[in-house]
Amino acid sequence: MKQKLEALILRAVETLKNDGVLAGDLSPNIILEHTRDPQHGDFASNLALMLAGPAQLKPRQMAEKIVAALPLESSVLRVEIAGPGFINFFMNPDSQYQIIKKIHEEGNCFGLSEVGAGQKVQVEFVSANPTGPLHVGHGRGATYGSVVADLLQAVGFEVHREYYVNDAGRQMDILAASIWLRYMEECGEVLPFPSNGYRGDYIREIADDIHNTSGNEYRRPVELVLEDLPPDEPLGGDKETHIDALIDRVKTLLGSAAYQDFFQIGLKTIIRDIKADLSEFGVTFQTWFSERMLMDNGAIGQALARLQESGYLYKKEGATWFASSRLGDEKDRVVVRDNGQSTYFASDIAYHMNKLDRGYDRIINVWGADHHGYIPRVRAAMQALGADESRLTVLLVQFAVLYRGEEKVQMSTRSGEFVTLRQLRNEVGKDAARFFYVMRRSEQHMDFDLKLATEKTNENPVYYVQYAYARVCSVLRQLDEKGLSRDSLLGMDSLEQLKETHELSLMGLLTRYPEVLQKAALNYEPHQLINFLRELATEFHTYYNAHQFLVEDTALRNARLNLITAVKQVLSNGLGLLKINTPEVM
RNA sequence: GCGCUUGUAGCUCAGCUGGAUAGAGCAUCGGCCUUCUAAGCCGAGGGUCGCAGGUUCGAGUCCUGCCAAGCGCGCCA
Repeated sequence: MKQKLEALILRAVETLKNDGVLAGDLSPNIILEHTRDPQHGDFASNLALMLAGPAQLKPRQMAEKIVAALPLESSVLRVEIAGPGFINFFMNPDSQYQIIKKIHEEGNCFGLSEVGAGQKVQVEFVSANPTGPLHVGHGRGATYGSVVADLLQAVGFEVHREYYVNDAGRQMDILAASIWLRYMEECGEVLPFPSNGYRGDYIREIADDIHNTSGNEYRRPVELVLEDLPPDEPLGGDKETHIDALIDRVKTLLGSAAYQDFFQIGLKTIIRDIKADLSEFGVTFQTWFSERMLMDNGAIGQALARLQESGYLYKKEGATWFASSRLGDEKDRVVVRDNGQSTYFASDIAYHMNKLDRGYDRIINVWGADHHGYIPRVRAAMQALGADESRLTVLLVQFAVLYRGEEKVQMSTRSGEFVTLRQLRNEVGKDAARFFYVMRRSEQHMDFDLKLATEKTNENPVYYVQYAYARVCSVLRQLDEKGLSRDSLLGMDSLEQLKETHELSLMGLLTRYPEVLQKAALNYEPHQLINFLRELATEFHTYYNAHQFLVEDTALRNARLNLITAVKQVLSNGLGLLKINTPEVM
């Protein structure tokens, strides 16, 4: 409908060019928008306001010329010039009715499109360190990333979802050491726990499992553990120095093989937990990409070699640096430390090279907003690798600040004082959690009030939308109870009976759904879909209160039933895309 | 100090990429259930769009400068 109008306007512009009213080289960007006010018709264009300047005419005169040049078309009822020079289009209601037929024909596919044209997109999201269960902060990135991926797929992109597992590096060593220390406690030993260690209960559970299967096999004398260790922070020392020394000690005492056992068991247990957690939350991945794999298969070396070839590496103070400042970064970055170990950034360069080599047209990283300072160096790396860095899009997700009523909830992974995603799901349910997480723009700081979300009151907007769906289902059940029949074909032939304002605006909304999907997908803005569904639910509830659907008049009844089942279909499609349930009874 | 993000009704947030009288939910107040589910609907009040300039037919939206909040500025990940 919209595209048809745009074509008409384009032809009018061509006509005016031929008539010499407009310069031939002018190629105006035709903006046609749905009106907010029905008095302004169904669509409005500001074209005359844009072209008045170049054509040296007053806006309203320009508008008159455009309207005069506009080809006649039966679906356009009339055209008006209004305000400073807007052109308002009033559509023939007959054309509106088509949307109901279209929705019934296309069913679950209504709204899907091919604007993505099969382009390959990789979306990397969550990628939380596997050092503990996901907390509510990760929940937002998980929901946002998965919905963005699903939206892109819905509009015709070929999407690959990926979780980057940071299974290398110091944090993992701290995890392994933490598990072993708890294991020692399981063996009956008493020893201090480092202030920097992971304190969560899940650490004890893992240690307990190991002790149950392996007994005291990994037990070592406490004196040897503590001998000559630099003091921890509470004792006036440095916590980082302390824990690094402790890790080295654990490695020595256990030996490399046994240490790896602890490391691997910890990693596998936590990954398994995260996977299950996300899966229950409706978030799945095609690939869990291991950072260690990049180290083991030489990918990091290859990436650094490519940077070397292009002349972006140099040595300084024993370390190897990447000259990222030559490509827009604030300063140069170390890729290989003076102790010979590559940095996390080096892994990430290799990871992005891997993504590029896999041939994605578009690479999307969903990151926590605290990582924004990291973006310029990754872009620099992509350029240095000879890639078009515009293929990379980084989407930042602000943290959700948790409240319980007025009280802010403090969180720290290491101290174990955090609300897990699983706890949140148990408290408020998957539907409400997902809905809340993507209800707001991702860059917007979000206050997540646990108390409010826990109370299952009608303040929870997800119920509002689900209730609209359940109401349609309820009407259909009533049909049987009242002994009335439904004749879908008769309804389709009687659509012109739908003349009420509520009915017309409801149809107008339904028409917009495919456009909303596209816009939400291409702008990476799931909240636009949420807003649309809320609006559709509102329109429906209003209609429900204003008119009876199950009326005696067979033609009208069936026409209305076709309309509200179309609403049901679109609610189902939208909520389905968000992986939110559509209960038939509430 | 530099950089990124944010600032819209009492609170939480939209605002369709520069359009017509800035919207919604919650909260407050007043109405609507013998009729398809009241987890609903109708109505009222509530605004210096952080502040000050600028760009143009037109600015919450764009540019500049301030103010405030959050985050980031490691040979951590």
